[in-house]
Amino acid sequence: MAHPLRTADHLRPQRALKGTMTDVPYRFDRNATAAGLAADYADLGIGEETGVTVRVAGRLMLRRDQGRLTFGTLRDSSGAIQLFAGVKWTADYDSFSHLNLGDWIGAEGEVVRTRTGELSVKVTSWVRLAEARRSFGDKFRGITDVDLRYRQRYADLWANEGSRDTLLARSRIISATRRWLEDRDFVEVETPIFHPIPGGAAARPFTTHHNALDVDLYLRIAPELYLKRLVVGGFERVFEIGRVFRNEGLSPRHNPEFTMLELYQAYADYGDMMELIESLVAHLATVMLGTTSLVYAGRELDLSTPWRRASLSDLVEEQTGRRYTIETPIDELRAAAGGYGIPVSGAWGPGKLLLEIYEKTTEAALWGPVFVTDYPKEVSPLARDHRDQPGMVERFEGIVAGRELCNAFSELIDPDEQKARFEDQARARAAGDDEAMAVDADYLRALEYGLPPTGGLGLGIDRLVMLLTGAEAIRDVIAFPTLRPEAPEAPDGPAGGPDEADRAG
RNA sequence: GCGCCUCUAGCUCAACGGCAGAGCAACGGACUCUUAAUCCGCAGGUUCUGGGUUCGAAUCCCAGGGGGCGCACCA
Repeated sequence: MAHPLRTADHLRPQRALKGTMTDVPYRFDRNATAAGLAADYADLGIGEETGVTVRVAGRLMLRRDQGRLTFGTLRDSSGAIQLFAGVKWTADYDSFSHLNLGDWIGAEGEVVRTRTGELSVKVTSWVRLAEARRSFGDKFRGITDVDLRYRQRYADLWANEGSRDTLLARSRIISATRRWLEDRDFVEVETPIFHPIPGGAAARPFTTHHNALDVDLYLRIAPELYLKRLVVGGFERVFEIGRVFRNEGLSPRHNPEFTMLELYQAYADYGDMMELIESLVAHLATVMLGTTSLVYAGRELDLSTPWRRASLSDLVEEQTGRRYTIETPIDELRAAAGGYGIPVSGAWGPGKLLLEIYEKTTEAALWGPVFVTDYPKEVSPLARDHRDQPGMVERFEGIVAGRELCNAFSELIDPDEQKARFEDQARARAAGDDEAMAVDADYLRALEYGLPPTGGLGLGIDRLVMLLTGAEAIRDVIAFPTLRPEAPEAPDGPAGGPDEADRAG
């Protein structure tokens, strides 16, 4: 954005229309949409008229003035339809032929197909529903300035059709996810966004304050601990699709607020979670793309089930040719991590070292889909001990297109063990790890009432949408991504006009 | 936080040390079947900001600001 200061002097002058169609109505009775007309009259022959009068509404995106004829392209949320106006049959023709691109209009007329074959509404009467006092950028090339696209999404959505398609796809993906889970007896719930104790993930939280209670609260970094409380309360299958907040950096793959699906299933373990999530993702790909084979970032990706399962240590060995486990002598792990350029902390145990080595050498090289299984207990304070491997837990991450798509485990249900894990985290926190978890005494109390064996899973909805829409930036799948606020001395809105007196108050 | 790149008219872009331009939009006009209509005309600028070098800076240098990408952090 070249000019943070955008004055109003480039606004179009308000244009008073001549004739009788000048009052802006409070409502408009539309009875047809662009897509509906295209479907209903697909067989209408060239030059034919239907005798059917319809009322359409939308934004005028293109205008082709021929003198005594004017063609307009009207876009509504379903698609585009041509408006066909003529001096002989259109009321206030002169004003119609001078409408600005971007104006919202409602029009009434007969459905016809022009002599050149374009399905059209032959406008007899029309009304301007709103004036566009700003233009929508280059009508052919749209808006390409990424900052402008994200800041003024309302303009981007008209200037770049792909933006709208992506957000529509997001809606369909979330809707299909809900339906799929509900069909399997999952119950959707809502849990608090204000948390007195941030928990459920390793991340720095945002802090806020409640005045009446005079307490600091945290915006949730994950809904996990509340959802498991609901399982304790008898909800055997629950899920939540909601916003979580992490006070971390921004990147093409990170937004400080993002949408997470978390679900918990009683009587299930992490193996069940693998089957569930690979089925769900394959289903969504089929719904959205008609296939489980897709191309992302120029590379083929096959989401058909079953996905590969491989242990973290095995994958590191595949990638590096060296085998590391939590049994590897710690000096050897430290040396190896240092050799990969990892700034090793003396406080790290073998589990943390192993995880760091995996993330540095292997994770980004995995294209997937693959379930990376069996993580060190040291780095997984909420996952249950592995039934066969001491020091490990039953946890997996689903890696797709080189990124973590989901994280799941057989949930830790033993309150004593959970208490010990929390205390380990608290020690790490005291030692300076500001992403370590805090002790949540109420959560321990809930576990003391009894959490049944439970499988749990968290999945990043934004990344899933990226995958299924081909978006390579998380900002493309979020309508209003987090941006640095515009300079406060640069009002650029309805109140930002040159007439300062209007703002006195 | 660090590194690299970038910022010119409302939008999309030229000019790259020598008169700041084009297309679209807007504004005025011509045109009875257009499809990014076409054509004629008019208007539009603190070249992100502030310094510096130079006879001369949009262009080169320094500092600051916005944005992008990478690293780090993370999902």
